[in-house]
Amino acid sequence: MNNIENVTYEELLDEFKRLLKTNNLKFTKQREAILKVLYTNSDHFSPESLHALIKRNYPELNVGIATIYRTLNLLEENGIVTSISFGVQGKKFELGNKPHHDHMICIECGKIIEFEDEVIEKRQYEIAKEYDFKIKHHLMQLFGICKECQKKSKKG
Amino acid sequence: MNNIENVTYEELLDEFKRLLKTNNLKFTKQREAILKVLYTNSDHFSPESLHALIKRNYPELNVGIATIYRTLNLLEENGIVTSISFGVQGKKFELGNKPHHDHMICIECGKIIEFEDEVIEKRQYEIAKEYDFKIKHHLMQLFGICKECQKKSKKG
DNA sequence: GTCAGTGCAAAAGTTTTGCATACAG
DNA sequence: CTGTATGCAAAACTTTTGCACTGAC
Repeated sequence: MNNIENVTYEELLDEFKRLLKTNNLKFTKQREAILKVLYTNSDHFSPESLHALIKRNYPELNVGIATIYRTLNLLEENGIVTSISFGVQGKKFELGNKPHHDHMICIECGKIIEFEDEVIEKRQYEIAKEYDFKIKHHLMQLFGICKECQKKSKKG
Repeated sequence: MNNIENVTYEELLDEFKRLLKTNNLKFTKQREAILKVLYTNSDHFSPESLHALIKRNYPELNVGIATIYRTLNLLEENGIVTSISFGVQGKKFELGNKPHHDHMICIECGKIIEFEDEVIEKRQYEIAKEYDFKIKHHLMQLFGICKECQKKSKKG
């Protein structure tokens, strides 16, 4: 797996700068702010919520929503963030600095639980092989009710 | 599994009518046309493409895009169709009258291959159990290159 | 100094809503 | 008849684009 797992912020930043240099792109305060927020809040962001958080943390930069979209697309194209569509919640982005993982999504409280499982990963490759299909990446989401919400509905 | 698998159109129609009656809703030509097209074209539709097909097959009904959206939402809420977000291709709907299955999506030609696998299904329940998470449904998509596109790129 | 990046506002694309009319029950 | 459904157009959202200006290199 050639993903950038468990990197420090400095390593991530270096990788980003390298990427920018390679493509003759520029390292700007806005791009740095976006990367930093993505790194420090290891979370799943909609462009909207990321924009709000950036405006709160870096009001002096006055970052526009267009820059958020442009930067997220840039980061996604280069594999630094990944995007997933969480049903009704719409498209969300997260930093790709974790080992590959999948998600359980609570349909009551919206909580997202990450997990990984080798049995499934392996089986996916076996299935793909049967179809002569060459897997590049995959997406698995389990929708249901989380532990806490199950308790709640028992009590309520 | 309580899904409506391998039903005939008549059975599906009956279920739909029952659902409408239960909720004091009306059985209209537009709704019937949408159900019929979804049934006969066992495919993955965007609201847009479904609308186009309906206009072609039932020009006299002159169905509006709003009706497509309203009906798809109605059908989805009641579990008759399911929607999946296929990355860049956006949200798509398909009839839920098949046994549960997952998708391989070719990132070159966009082809969608359906498959099902008991090993994975079973393992999903085991994982969920570890987290005390109660699965309601799930989504698995493998992105990659299909057989035909692999051949093409070898030749080209 | 040059050229990519930015904010802004407009545009494009997608989904929902309000309303007068049509029509199923 | 009554009240839901519909088509249409407008509105609401989401995402992209054009442009003049800014700022990284």
